[in-house]
Amino acid sequence: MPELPEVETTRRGIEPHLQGQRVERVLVRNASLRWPVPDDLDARLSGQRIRQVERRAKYLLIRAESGTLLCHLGMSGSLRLVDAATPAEKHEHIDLVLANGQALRYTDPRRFGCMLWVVEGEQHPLLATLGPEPLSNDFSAPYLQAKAKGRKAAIKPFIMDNAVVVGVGNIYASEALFSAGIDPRKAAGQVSAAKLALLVDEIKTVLARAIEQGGTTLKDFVGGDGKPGYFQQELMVYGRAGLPCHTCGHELREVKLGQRSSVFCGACQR
DNA sequence: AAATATACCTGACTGC
DNA sequence: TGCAGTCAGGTATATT
Repeated sequence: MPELPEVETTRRGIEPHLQGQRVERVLVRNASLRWPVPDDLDARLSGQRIRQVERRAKYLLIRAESGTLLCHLGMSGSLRLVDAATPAEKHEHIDLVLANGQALRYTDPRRFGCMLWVVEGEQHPLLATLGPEPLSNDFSAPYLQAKAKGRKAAIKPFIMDNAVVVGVGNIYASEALFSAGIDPRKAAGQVSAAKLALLVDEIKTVLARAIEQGGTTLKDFVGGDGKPGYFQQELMVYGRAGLPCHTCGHELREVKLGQRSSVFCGACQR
């Protein structure tokens, strides 16, 4: 599932191929994503040049001349460049056909993603309430300490809350909490200031390392499968319930927090 | 206001 | 072999 590092890797992979290119047309084979793909998308975007590709949280913002294509990969989505003549397979729902004969192809088997149009100068409601970017200076120890104050929600769902900090999904939340030695069940307001500061560092570290690996081990965004090097990094707890902790050997436990499975070490995380 | 539950969807896996 | 059932998971939204 694309987490923030995969989205950033995708951004870096596709931007060089899109920048300055003119969109010839938009081919929508299946418009039923999380929200319907606007039926006037082709009319809105065709003929325009793509200026740049940005990222906000796990959203990709493909900036064109009169507006922005707002794209989310959901859990199973991916984007890659193909020759526009390449026949589309089952879950390849959308093509941004470029004037140079290539196409940016959107694939999403589970259709949890979205592809929306935002008119230039407007802000989409989806982006309005997002918290700070985890790798920015706005996401700091003082910020998280203030935000956590008095909060009774468990720390894991708390840091997965997009209003607190964006882009921290189940995998990286689990891994960062392990690295910081924090019990994922502990109320956010009860975690010490020192541990919250450590958590901020660990979130930044785990995400930055994953992006770095994405840049090296990565995938082929042109012609290839377009799948970033998902989860190349060694996972300490995620998906390892019942197995021994890599640090102390204690058997890793699994609990549900906010409907999400959470694996942790009862000895290392307190 | 905050916490919790629900819905969306389908591939992968489990058990019969 | 095949079928039915379960689960995962990001995030908006509804409900308590």
